Amino acid sequence: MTITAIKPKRISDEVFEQMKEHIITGEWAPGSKIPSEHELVELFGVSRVSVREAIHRLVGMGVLTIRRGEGTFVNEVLPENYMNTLLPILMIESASFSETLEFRAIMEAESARMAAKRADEKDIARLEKALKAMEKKKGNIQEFAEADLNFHVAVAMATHNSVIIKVNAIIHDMLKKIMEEIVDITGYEGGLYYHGKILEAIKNRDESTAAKLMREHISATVDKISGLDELKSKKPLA
Amino acid sequence: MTITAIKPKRISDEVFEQMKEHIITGEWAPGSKIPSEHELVELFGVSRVSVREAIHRLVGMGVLTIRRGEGTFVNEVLPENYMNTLLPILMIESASFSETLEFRAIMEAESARMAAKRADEKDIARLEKALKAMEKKKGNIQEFAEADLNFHVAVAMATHNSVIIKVNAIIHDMLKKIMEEIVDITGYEGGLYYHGKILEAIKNRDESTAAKLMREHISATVDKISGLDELKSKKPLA
DNA sequence: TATTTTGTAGTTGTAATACATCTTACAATG
DNA sequence: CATTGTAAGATGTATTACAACTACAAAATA
Repeated sequence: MTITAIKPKRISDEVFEQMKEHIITGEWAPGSKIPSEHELVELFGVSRVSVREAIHRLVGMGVLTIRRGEGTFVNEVLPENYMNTLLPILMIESASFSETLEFRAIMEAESARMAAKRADEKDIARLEKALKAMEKKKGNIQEFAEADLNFHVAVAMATHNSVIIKVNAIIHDMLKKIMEEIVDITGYEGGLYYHGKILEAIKNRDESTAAKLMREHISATVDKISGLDELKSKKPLA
Repeated sequence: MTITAIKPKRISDEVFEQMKEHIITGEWAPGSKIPSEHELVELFGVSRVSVREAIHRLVGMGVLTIRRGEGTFVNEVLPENYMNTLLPILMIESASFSETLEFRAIMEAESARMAAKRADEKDIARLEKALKAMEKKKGNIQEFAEADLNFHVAVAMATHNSVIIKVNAIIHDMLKKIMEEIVDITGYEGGLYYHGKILEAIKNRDESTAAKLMREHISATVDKISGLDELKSKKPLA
């Protein structure tokens, strides 16, 4: 007889696969609530631990959302969900920080262009609020850095394109950690100046100016922090 | 005193965020082994359940791989690693593609611009080869569609920016499924015409023309297949 | 009756403990 | 020197218990 390799099977893998099938086939439809953990334990005949691990893998994939006290739900399949696959790449491929910033410059410049085209009253109001928040937070590096990112988030939202919003969020997730250092180096005025001008361009529906300013803004930032690749904190956990 | 809202926090979320930071910052490098679950329990001061749930979310995202008996490792960013997180993409059948295509238009146009700036002899050669391959495959929808995508991949490579290259790869993975339908609708000549002109612009280092042509190219495609959202099979995967 | 408050059942979140199973490394054995 | 056995360390699974949150119904109140 022939010998075939035995692959160790994890129960949670089996649960994961079966749950995936149920979602793919539509038996568990988008937006619907899946059986409770207790019910799944009964159905699969396994422990709650195994069920929960499978669920959390699906959460990581953007397929399920857990609402504590309510239940676990199948996500509507939106473009921004599959953009989750970008995260691993941008997260791990810290290949070079400068490449990520270059990518960001493109995204943000074109986001500004699109925002100038599509922003409605609500978007404008959000942008103005974000800008005012920055002015108010001048002097506090941490809060200013957060407000700065919020302005960029508001620009992304004004595009009304959920893929762009998601990609922006991923980029900002990565920048959050070092944004304070950036503010520390670049100061407050540069960001405030550009943000003000960009908002003005968006209000005026001046697409090319908005894009141009945003590109300048990012480039100026990149220039000032060009040595930041080594700056990124390498501190160990704990 | 004032009362401020308390937002419920999940410990596993906090663990997840911190682990993510460690990977983003490169403290846990690709390919390396992260601390054992027991060690993480000690470091975070939480239960093993919370640690494992955070880990499984990262597994679902394609960031970590668990090897039983050995430990848990940060994934190298290889195509095969993020490919298996594509479940959400496979489920997108029923979702709208328009936002994704809009995102693609931006990415590709700016990629073309950057390619015109940075392409070296090798890149040019790769582009020419891809273009010739398209001409040769004229008549065979399937092979032509593949060759078409290869040209765009070659443009991305000419940017010499690994983030852009990988983001392009993701977009193309998604498009592969419907690329044949696109070719079927749009025919061979349009793509060949634009690709030829784009290559010419890249050779001439004419950045703005390269970007403009690529944007036109994608827009033209989008226009022709504007009805494709309903065209895509609504059937579940499986 | 209409409204507010409270209680309760159901659900997910966390913890602690125990043991099973797998991988690796290394010592013991022949 | 090759093989086998063993121990250490890692993840996998199960069990039990309770905490925290949500939604909804029941009760109290106006």
